[in-house]
Amino acid sequence: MKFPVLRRSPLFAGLDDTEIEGLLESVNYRVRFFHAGAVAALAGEEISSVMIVLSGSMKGEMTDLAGRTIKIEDVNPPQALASAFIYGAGAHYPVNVIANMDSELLIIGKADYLTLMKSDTRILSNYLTVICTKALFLSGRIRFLSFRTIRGKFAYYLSSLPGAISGRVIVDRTQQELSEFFGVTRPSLARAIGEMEDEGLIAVNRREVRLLDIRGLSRLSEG
Amino acid sequence: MKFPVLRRSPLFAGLDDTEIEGLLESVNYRVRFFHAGAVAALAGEEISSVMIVLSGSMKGEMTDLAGRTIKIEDVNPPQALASAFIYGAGAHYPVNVIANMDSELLIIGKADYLTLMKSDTRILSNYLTVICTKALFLSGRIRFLSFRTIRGKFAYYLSSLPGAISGRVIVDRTQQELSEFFGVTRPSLARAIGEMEDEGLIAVNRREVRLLDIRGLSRLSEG
DNA sequence: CGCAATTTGTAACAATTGTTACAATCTATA
DNA sequence: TATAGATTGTAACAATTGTTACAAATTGCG
Repeated sequence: MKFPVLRRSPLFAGLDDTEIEGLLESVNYRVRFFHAGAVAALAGEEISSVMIVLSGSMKGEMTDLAGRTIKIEDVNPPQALASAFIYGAGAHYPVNVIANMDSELLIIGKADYLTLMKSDTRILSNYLTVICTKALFLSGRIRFLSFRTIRGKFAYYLSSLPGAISGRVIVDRTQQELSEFFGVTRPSLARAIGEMEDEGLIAVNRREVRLLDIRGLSRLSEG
Repeated sequence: MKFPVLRRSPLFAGLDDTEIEGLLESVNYRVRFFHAGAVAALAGEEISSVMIVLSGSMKGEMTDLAGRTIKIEDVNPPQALASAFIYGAGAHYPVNVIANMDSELLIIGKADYLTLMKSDTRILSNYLTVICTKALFLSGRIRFLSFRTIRGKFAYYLSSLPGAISGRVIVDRTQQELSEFFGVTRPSLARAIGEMEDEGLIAVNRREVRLLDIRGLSRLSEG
């Protein structure tokens, strides 16, 4: 097997080495090596292929008008680059793609990848799962970012946890993680939680939260 | 042609009536009628099919713990319901789906729709385009919602407009629209713009904005 | 042109959040 | 069971945004 890492890729889930190899043989693909710091794609450039990180590590990076660079995210093996954008209307890379270290990318043209999806239902299904799951994630994040107040975000978060109907939930993240998820600072979140407790909306005991005033909570998460 | 509205559907773009009809014949599908107010799907229910609005109008609606309903969005012909979520991992409807008025839905099982995608590249390509474009849209919105300050959002927005490099851009939305896009109130946006002008970062003349201090603007959109 | 509707500018005050710093509490593990 | 590290609680002050209300400017249209 040339690329054992592909077995662990969500795009090739459920396929064994032989099948992966066989499928790859049926299309054009190439492997490109990028030295640390090398640019694999520029922001605005058309996305013409599926690129899967085989080894090393890549990053997405933006350049603003003043030339400052801002790192957006890392992409590590066996993830694909910009997977949810590839087939978008006039798809262009939203960021510069740069190698964090010496890295290898498996590159399959968009049309060739379409062929793969048509020839193997699992490949198709895997790709659909990847992008739909991504869309679900993005959509959920927007919901939280759209609430105006921290109390609104937290109230909605609580109501979305399993057990909310019974009035008793277990928060499954640290305040630090929650605050990052909400896009606010950690002390502000702690204060908001404290105030909600003072007002009798909830009762907090570390990770366990009892929902005392359902109507009050629902008023907070209005929009 | 049974469903002429499908020609205008993004999922069937590029296919003529005969082709659409032929493809539909090859799979199981059904048409269901919903009276105004009828529930087509409940939040949390598994998504088992692609549902395309043929006539009437549907809406997505949430119910919170206190039983209050919040309308999320309308879906009109020839759009599909929850199209970007259908094939997600353990896909469930994120909202209740309810008929705004008497409506007809074309319903194709997930597996059947997979068959359609495999049998016609255009169907596959159309669906990929729809969900990738949706992911792009969501991703772009998150970028704006993630900036902490209004000035940051506006600075980034300006830098993303065509002509930003030349230092002169035309804002293509009203302040009202922009403020909704940013998730802030209109007067707050106006104030932020006014302050940025006072500080010499930009010069505003109605829709035309000159970028005077690129470095200052880029500092604002740090994130 | 003239009028109505839309869009934008502005102000004062309230509410919310960020920032910074430090203390208290919990948790894993040596 | 100590002890370091992580997590949470809290406070004071600055900065930002929301709210509300009204005026000015612009635009579309008869």
